[in-house]
Amino acid sequence: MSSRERKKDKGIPTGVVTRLPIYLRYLTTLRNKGVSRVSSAQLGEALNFTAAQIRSDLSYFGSFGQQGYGYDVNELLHHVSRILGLDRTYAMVLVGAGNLGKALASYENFRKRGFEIRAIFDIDEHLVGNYHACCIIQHVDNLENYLKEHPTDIGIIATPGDVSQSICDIFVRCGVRSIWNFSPVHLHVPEDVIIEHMHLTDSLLRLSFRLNEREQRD
Amino acid sequence: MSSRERKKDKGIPTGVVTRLPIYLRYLTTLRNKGVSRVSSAQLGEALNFTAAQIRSDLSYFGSFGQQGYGYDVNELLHHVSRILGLDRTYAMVLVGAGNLGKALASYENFRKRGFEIRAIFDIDEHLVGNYHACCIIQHVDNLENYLKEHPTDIGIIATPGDVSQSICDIFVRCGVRSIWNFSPVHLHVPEDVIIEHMHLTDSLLRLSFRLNEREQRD
DNA sequence: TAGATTGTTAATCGATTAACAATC
DNA sequence: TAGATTGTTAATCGATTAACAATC
Repeated sequence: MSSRERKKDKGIPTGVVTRLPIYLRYLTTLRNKGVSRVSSAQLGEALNFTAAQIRSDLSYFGSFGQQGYGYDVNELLHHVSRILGLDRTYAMVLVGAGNLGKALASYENFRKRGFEIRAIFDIDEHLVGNYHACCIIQHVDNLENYLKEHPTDIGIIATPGDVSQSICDIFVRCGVRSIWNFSPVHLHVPEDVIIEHMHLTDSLLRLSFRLNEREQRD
Repeated sequence: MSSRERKKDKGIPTGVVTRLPIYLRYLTTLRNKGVSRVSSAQLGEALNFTAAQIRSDLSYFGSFGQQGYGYDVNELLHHVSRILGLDRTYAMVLVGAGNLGKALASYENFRKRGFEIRAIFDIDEHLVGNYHACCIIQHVDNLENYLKEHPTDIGIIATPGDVSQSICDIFVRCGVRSIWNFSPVHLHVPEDVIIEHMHLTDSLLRLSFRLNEREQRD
């Protein structure tokens, strides 16, 4: 059993998973600039990580570099893309067609990467029936029936907080294995369901904490 | 020098800052339910942390509990609010009035907490002059002049990635000490400027990573 | 070949947890 | 008082970094 396999068995640490998309983004800009080669030292310099950390992160997944040379940008980009699951498409369903939901539905970058919003639901009769981005907005009462007929990878919740848990429960009951939550609520899901929270307020509070922390020190 | 002071000198660890807003949210729901008392064990149970971690986190800021009793919900809520900087208001300026920018501007919860969007800027002539939420959308050419006259705590960037660094530079040059970035770009700021990234794509990629990781194991 | 840089091991650092004296 | 639970210390765990043999 290799050291990589042993590492992998314990699951990939959160820190590593957090950094992978950062590597992906920077490698993409390098490729777009026409840079073909990069070392862990250069990556670290640009992203404010140590070179050792970058090599250690990548070593969870394989050996993508070459001694004395570094990494081929295109090749590493390809590997990181694959590791992040960008070699397939994802069926997504959005619930909540308010400002935020609409923003998400119209964001072209998701679709380009293979994340396809296939249906949008809302409870507001004024919105139901309207086209937005890809699809006609349906009444949320149809959500359960829709999910039974259309296998869905990711459920997006962009509703007010008071209904988000009940929407989440519908997703889980209908076999959706991952939830992307934008509502300002801590949602409860079974252990085998993956959940990613985009808590805008939490982010803003971290900002205001650091702002005041600094001012107190000055 | 107390142990708390020694801890504080090194700056509050990221993990602690990440958990404070989570405590705040849960304490708020407890208060709204009329619960007046809570122990670290109960908090941990509800939020999936150990009781020791919660006590340790809080101890960075003071002693808010009572042996044999636990914490008074209202009192602790008050302390955590203050720690996070919710006892003052913040002047914010938003650049980018696309779907996402509009969503942010219309989100009432920010204003309620004291985070006030005072001005909105965009480059699109069709948007300039329109009212949205609080204010008339101004042309981004006026941003620098506006900032010179109106002290601003937080700059919000909800522009496409190709212009976000230049907007960020304007904010920094005009003395804005913290940036809330929604553009899909890693922005560079001086060391004394605080930046919080809301990278939607990164979050989605973490989700798809975990989704595939699990499927490979099954 | 000589220089550069990888992947990995061992050392270090920091964060989490268990344990417990203090005390309400 | 007896029971409960804090704040903190010491022990553990895990993540980061420094160092280096391997090798392109």
